[in-house]
Amino acid sequence: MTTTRSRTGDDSAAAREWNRGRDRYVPAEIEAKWQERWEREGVYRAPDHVPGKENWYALVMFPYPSGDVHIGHWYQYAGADAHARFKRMQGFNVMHPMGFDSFGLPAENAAIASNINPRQYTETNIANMRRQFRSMGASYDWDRELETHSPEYYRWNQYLFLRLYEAGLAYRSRGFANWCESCQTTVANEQVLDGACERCGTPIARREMDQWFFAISRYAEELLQMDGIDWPNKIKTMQTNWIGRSEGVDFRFDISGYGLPETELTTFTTRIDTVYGVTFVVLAPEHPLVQKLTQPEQRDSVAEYIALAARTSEIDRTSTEREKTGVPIGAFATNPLNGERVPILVGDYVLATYGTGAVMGVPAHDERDFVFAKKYGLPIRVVVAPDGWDGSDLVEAYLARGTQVNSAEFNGLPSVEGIERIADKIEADEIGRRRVTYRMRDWQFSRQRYWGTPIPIVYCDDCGVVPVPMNELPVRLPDEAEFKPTGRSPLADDPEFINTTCPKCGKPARRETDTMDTFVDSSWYHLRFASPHESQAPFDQDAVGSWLPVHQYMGGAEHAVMHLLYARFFNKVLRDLGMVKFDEPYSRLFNQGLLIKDHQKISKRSNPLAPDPLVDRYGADAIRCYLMFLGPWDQGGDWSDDGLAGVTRWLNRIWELSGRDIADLATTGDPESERELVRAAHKTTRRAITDLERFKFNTSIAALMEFTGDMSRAWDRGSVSPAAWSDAVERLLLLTAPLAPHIAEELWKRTGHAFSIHNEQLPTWDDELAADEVITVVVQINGKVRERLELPADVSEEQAFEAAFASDKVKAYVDDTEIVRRIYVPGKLVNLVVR
RNA sequence: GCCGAGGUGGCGGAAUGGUAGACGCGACGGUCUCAAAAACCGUUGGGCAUAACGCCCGUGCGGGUUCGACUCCCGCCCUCGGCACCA
Repeated sequence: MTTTRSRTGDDSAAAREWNRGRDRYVPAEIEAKWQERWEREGVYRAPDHVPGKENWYALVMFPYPSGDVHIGHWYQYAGADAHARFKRMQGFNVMHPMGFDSFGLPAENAAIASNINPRQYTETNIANMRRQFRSMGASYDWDRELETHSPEYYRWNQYLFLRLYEAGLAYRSRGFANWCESCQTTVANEQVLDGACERCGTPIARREMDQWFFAISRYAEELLQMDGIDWPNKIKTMQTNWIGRSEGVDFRFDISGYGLPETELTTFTTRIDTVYGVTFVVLAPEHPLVQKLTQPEQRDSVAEYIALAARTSEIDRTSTEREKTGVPIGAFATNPLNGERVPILVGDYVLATYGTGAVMGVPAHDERDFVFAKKYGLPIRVVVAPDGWDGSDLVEAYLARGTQVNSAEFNGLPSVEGIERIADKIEADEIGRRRVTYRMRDWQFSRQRYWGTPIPIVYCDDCGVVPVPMNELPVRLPDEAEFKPTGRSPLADDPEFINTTCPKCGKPARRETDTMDTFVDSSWYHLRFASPHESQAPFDQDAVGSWLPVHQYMGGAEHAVMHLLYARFFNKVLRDLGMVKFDEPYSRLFNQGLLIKDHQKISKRSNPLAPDPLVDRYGADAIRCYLMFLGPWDQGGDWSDDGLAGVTRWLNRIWELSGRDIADLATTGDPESERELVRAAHKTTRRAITDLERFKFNTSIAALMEFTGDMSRAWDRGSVSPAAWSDAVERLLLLTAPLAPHIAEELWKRTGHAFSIHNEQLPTWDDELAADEVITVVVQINGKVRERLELPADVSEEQAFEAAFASDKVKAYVDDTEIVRRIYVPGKLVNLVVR
């Protein structure tokens, strides 16, 4: 079973030397050479259409140009590249693009710290990283490279912003924003971790200011829908939790006695079954009714409480450990269901941004309300009774379902039914409505920094907020600016930038000085890669049609609720604007794990590991293979230099095996040994390909390592034909090519094949040729392995038992017993249950 | 607290109901060498036993299902990741 491959009949001096075993594997001598040739000949260039080939868009999350490609990048990008190469060799027209997510804070911080221009800083870093990516031997189509800081890119951020603005999906609003004192800018909710800045760890403060938002929450319901995409469940769950859908009821209390325009106070609850147990109402400190309802005697204490709450950091305020506090505002609300007047309090455990910012207090059935009521001496009334409740006081809130009590006409109903019946009554009486709320808030995307996309908005005294006309884009970022941590965008100190004329009325006006969150850039970059040089639109419809949605997206899980959610949101908006035809941007997603070193995170400062010296010493192929051999790609790994020896030895073995002179072999092999090698070749092909498809690089490499051992033994037996040997070598090289592209290319040439191995098809396998002729059948007695029998693969059940009973070992166990059961698993085992 | 992933030799890991420890590292022994390195060959979960065949134990812990469990079920413990006053 020999595959036919084109051969050049290369007979160069180098190849002859090597064939005599004098030429050793020196990675440095071959890697750069092939990298240059691949690029010169455009081996990885992906035209939009190739006749007879299906397109495959293999996308790996593009990096921020921090300056160096570190070994963690290698871990991510080598795996992604191996998979893209694998798909290419399966016959797909593969696009594997690379670019740089080049706006962002580090460049600007470098400018502040060392007085370097952010653009220079960024572009120097990009140049270095491009070089390092080349040294990795990745199969990028560099013709499609994009950099988000270039005006050719960010003008389309501005364009898309304007399209969202027109559609009412981008808006400006005043409110409390997450402020990072260290980064001197606001950040989105998704960028706050444990109350601290995701980037620098500084506690986040609340600051009231005008901010720009994208109305992502309008898509909450559709974003929950993830059935159509093949993503890790972990990411889907994280997104579902982040969106946080809950069903409940807006329930209105009567406050008509205060002579206000507002006669009602709306609360939100998911437990309307407990509504007869309300003994107080709590408002968030920011709730507008707080000021209006506070009575004169309470004015001072309420003002003091609110001031204190404002000073409390986000970390403290959201800590579940923290004591629940509040003060009465002196006003009362009437529960329209039972006419009870209950006190209204202000408490900072109620969040202004969730639900209605007002909560009905049911101490008997909510932990927080229980603690709160105990502390302030408020009544606790049970309305959902636990099974067998004797009417005594609760020692803690009862949260589970039960039977309605103290609930007027609903008494005796199971509370699950109570929820529905009470909601029905409330809707019928028009004192409330069922409603779905989401935890996710709108995406706050304006940043008070320089190194980002300027928001194309002009403020005019007469016309107000005026969008910059599309034909005036891009609003360019000025090259020079004063970089100081002032808490305002450096653009605000640049009169040339700020001062403009109103596009509507022509009078002097001021530009918006905030820039966009860099996650805007990455929300649609996958579309730009389809037509990166398009100058009339963000992307070309035809090109997008032929490449998108992304067939395989690869990257880290740290973006689960940021980039991956924003990109889905953008896609749905663009679809609704008629710009794309598909519902989801990324059809399949694979998350690689994190590479660590010595059980610690690899970091430039504390635990560095630079790839360049490793490449010099071991070669890119060895490092790629080692990283992929460490363990399953999705689980991450722990780097240690020791392990490199194994893959290095293996690559040397491939080199040496490929170089053996087939003239040393007899022209015909011994059928038995030959069959052995052919079987190994087909088995290996099957294993390696199946595992590569599923990103199981580690077991794929293990299979190939075993195969080199099989080949070596077959040769030593001296009984394989040149044809079988050459086929084995071809298979070995083709299957190794996605993993170790340089050595595979070099040996492909030296074994007389035409450039390039990376344009070849992977070998196929034949299950019949891969099948064993002799199998090991295990004999178990009462489930314990007692004997192993070598039997023909097509052994029948009857024959298997016969063979088992013929064994002396088995006899010894079976004699003087009664066989109560016989189990036969074809090709695997027999199990005798004896008594 | 809630959600998710995981726990297997000295180490990285393999096996998703059927021979536990593939493959690799390391270690030990050997070949080659004046020597060392490299390379190659062999051994390598623990215990007992041995002239040999073997036998017992073993996949975080405790139960269960099954002829048979690393794998499935129930209850815990631990590690890592995410979310967390969301009414």
